[in-house]
Amino acid sequence: VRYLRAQKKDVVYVCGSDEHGAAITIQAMKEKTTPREIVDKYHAMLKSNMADLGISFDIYHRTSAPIHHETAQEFFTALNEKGDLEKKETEQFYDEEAKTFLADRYITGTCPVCANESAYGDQCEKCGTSLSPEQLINPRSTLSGNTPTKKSTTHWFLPLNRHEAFLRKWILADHKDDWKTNVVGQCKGWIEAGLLPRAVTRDLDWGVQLPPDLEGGAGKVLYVWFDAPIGYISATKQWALDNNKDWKPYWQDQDTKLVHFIGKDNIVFHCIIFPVMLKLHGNILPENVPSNEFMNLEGDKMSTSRGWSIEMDDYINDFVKKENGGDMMVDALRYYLTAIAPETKDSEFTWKGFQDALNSELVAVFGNFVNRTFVLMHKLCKGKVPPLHADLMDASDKKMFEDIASTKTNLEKLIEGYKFRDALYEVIDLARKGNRYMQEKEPWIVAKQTNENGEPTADAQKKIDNCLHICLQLTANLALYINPFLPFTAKKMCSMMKVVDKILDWENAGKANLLSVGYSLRPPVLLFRKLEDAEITEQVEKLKTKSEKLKMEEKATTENASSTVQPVNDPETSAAKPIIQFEDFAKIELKTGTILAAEKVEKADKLLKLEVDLGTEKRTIVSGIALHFEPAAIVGKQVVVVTNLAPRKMRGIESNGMILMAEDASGKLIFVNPDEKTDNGSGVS
RNA sequence: CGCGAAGUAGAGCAGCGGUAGCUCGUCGGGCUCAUAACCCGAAGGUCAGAAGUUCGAUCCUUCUCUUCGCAACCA
Repeated sequence: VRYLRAQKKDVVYVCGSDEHGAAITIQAMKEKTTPREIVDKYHAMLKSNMADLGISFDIYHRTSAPIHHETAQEFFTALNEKGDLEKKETEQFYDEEAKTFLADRYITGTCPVCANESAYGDQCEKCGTSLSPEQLINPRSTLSGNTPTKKSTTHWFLPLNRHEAFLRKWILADHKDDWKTNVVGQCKGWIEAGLLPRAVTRDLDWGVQLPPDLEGGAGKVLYVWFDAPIGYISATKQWALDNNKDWKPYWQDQDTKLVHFIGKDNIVFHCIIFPVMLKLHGNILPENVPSNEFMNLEGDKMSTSRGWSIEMDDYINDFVKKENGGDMMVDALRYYLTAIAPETKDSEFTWKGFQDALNSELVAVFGNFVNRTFVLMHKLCKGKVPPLHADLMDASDKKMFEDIASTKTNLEKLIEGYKFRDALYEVIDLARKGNRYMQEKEPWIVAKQTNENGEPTADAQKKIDNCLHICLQLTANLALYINPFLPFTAKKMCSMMKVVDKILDWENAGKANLLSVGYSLRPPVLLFRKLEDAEITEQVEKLKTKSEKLKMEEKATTENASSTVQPVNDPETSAAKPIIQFEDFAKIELKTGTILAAEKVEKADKLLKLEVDLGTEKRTIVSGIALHFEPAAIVGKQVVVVTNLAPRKMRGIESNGMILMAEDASGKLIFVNPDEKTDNGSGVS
């Protein structure tokens, strides 16, 4: 965007908070507050953090804004009135107490396949079978613990199946070559699999209400995936209002280019669903969706809930707002994140990597070049831009000018091809060439050819002039080239050169006369500082402590919740089962046994085939614990086995019994076994 | 077990039919204006594994393994 702005292109950079996700209502319940308060808090924080990090959105909007609700409703109405939506009645599970329809995930019950009692309505985690809520034995709502009832409800659907031909042509033919392979590949998979109508509405109260005059629309909201992308349009509208512009051309003119920058988990929404919506509504389609892969952190996936993340706020407080920080630390982060952006595959953020990139590329190559140029210029050219003596120019001088000019076209090609990582490298490489050039010219040596006054001879001075003239013109170009990536650095360089920001306009790129001869420049300030070892070890420690602490808290709260007599309502502990009589318990035969052998079951992620010694007999038991234990590690373990459970075939192997396991809040499984070793086959009661 | 992407030197990545390359890091030497750049040299790779196509494969085909994402109304 900064590159386009430097080219004086008419560009609007829009982003916003999606505030209607299901996670928000759940978070609100947890924090015992309203969804409104949650979104207000996070929106304000995100907005200011991104501004601090130099992300120059023209508007950072939010989907809870009235203008968005109007826009989304209008969008829905337009499609509905044209007959582009289908209205269908379906039966869904309903929780009478919580007065809400239940998503499959919010229903648990006994798995019909493996008898696991806490299978979800969409899948049994234990045996991996895909389920529908109807198949569950004894379904329960995780919200109230009650048995859900069936209730019919009407919803509007977006019939994606009607648009298969369009998507096939638009993506698989027209954009086969200019979109990234992972994007086209994923879309292809979706289209080949057959597209289905997708529900557009939900029975909830948090979200964009359906248009008030719509029959049957009461108590329903637009499904988030439908309303959220429309947020791009409403954000544009708001921006237009604020700036006295017309929003329409940006979404309707055929020569407008719409580009979505997203992560790989969002491809289907931005390449299939939203484009269908846009087409139906008469809007332009995205020109490209350069989706990135994922960035991991210090060897593990990022996860806010697990505390394995670096929050913008923390980075800002720990580095930017420190005395030795400031904008330079913003650019340092921007540099590293661009340099390791997961453009073609997943990448990894490490603090050590950050330190290396900053210290040996930004400081040592880029910052150092600018600094030595300025220092020498002040030392050998009296602080003024020296003249260029054309008659003395040699091949390497000319080559330097050529490199400055060719960087421009290289950058254009790379940036316009969304190869930001390579583009940034190109800029650093130009600085590297500058270092090499200066080394070759060694003006500090040339300056030693002095006359009787101890000053450099006229000839020597001319050589020095040429070298530093070129280095200074290069510095000006570096400011221009680095500007799209590191805007604060570019600004600082402008101030050192005593030039206005206008010099950063792209039309100036590659020019050899950005600084005029005789112009006096300021003394240098360091563009970046090095990151010390102590700082990064501190951050790594901080990360570890944070995730440990969260783990402990999680544990503590669930332990609390289960020790206090918690009736229902808490989805985590809703497993409160009805009271049973002793006779019921006596039906279960439990015995101790020792695992003799364990092996993975073919073609099943979660199953282990176990050979268990029960004293009088040996049995084969198939258990869904493969994700938690290595087969070799559990051989010899003593366990408690339900021995009179009806045999069941799993993946073709008959299982005769069930191993007892405890499961903690995080889903970790722990063996239940006797405190001391006992004889195999001992009864348990 | 369905679909998509990826697996190349210690790290991060390029290459995608013809002697395996870049940046950083490591080791040795030179030079010094500078936040130690630059130059010279070295170590380090059965290009995930197996089979096939080919005169020749990191690159094409098939299979296997590993990782990530999607799918199961989480968007």
